[in-house]
Amino acid sequence: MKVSRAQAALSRERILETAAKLFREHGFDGIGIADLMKEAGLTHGGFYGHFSSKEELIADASTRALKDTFALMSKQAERAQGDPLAAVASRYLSSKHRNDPGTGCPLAALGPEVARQGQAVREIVTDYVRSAVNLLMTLVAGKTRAARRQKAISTYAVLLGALVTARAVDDRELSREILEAGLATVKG
Amino acid sequence: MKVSRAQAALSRERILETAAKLFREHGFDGIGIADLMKEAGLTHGGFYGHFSSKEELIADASTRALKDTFALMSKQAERAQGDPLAAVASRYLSSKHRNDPGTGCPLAALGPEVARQGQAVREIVTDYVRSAVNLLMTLVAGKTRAARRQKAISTYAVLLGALVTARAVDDRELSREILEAGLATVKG
DNA sequence: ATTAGCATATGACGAGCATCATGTTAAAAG
DNA sequence: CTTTTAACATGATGCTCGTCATATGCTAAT
Repeated sequence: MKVSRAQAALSRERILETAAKLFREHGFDGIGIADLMKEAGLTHGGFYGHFSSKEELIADASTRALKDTFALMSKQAERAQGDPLAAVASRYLSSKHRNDPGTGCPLAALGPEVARQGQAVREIVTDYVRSAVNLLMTLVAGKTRAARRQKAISTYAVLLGALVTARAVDDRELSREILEAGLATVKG
Repeated sequence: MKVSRAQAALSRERILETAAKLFREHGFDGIGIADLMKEAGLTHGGFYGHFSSKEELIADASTRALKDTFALMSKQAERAQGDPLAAVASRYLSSKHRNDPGTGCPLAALGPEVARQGQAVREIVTDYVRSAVNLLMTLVAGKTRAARRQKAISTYAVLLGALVTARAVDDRELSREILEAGLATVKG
């Protein structure tokens, strides 16, 4: 059955959002088109009316997830009262973020898998990393531009590394300690 | 055909080493039993004489990879002339390590995927993280034990985060810059 | 009101997956 | 020397995967 143009656009949107969530939760290889479409409320056959391949979906869903994450970080920095870096970092290293990879930072959920993807996805991620570093440059202290840039990069690395480790570890207390240590270091 | 006990033990060893490499290169889901066994010089059917399931292989291969990585880090710290922390970090954040995930840090190659694995794998990884933190505690500066522990954790986070990001990014220059910034932060 | 177009559903395709049953053969045990 | 055992090969199992051909029936344009 055909649906209205508006409905079709909504379907595409729902597929994208579902994919952005499920890829982060299960990995690119961990979720199939059929399950994904079912979760979006459609049947698997309809997928190829919206995307030409899974690879294309991966690229589009990654773009979506990365943009959302960056927008959220920007908003948190803007609206922060007090230290904006501390505000961003304490959200990033919160137990909420750790427990909910599906709506969180795509690099923390998919980083190593991105490195195995095609050029399209990696370029999108590269742009995101650049943006994130530029954002962090406006938040960190440092006399020279070069000093701030280096600090921005290492700040991002601490955030990412601490979150990935906190998620991998099986011990609640150790996980909490990792998040806390990362946060303390960033706040410096 | 049957082979000698020694040969069989060698076969198991070869399967383990091949798996430890291929999992890090392609992810747990990215490589199948058949391809793995072919790479190890055997046929897929023989696999279940050595391991009861792929999950068991994942656990054993992860143990192997983590132990090897930790042993290498320890040795580098011991044999370093000058600052042992700098020695370990510059190996970890080298372009060689970045370009060769198959023999490098398992957490950097598989971190988010570990978080989705069963208890067995996650416990093994937890032990490794503890060991790595303990090792780094002996290398970092800090007055109190607590201060050194926090520094050890955040140092590990910087190393991991920088390596993951450097691998994900599609731009040689940016990738190099990320490794360098991480290294400068750890040394500094 | 009629028709053309297209967003979906249904179902099938071949490929690849983990797993297992069976056969073969040589090492180990007696 | 005979028998047992077990490592590996071969091939098949049932399942899931990405992809696509076709059918359906509503929407949008005429």
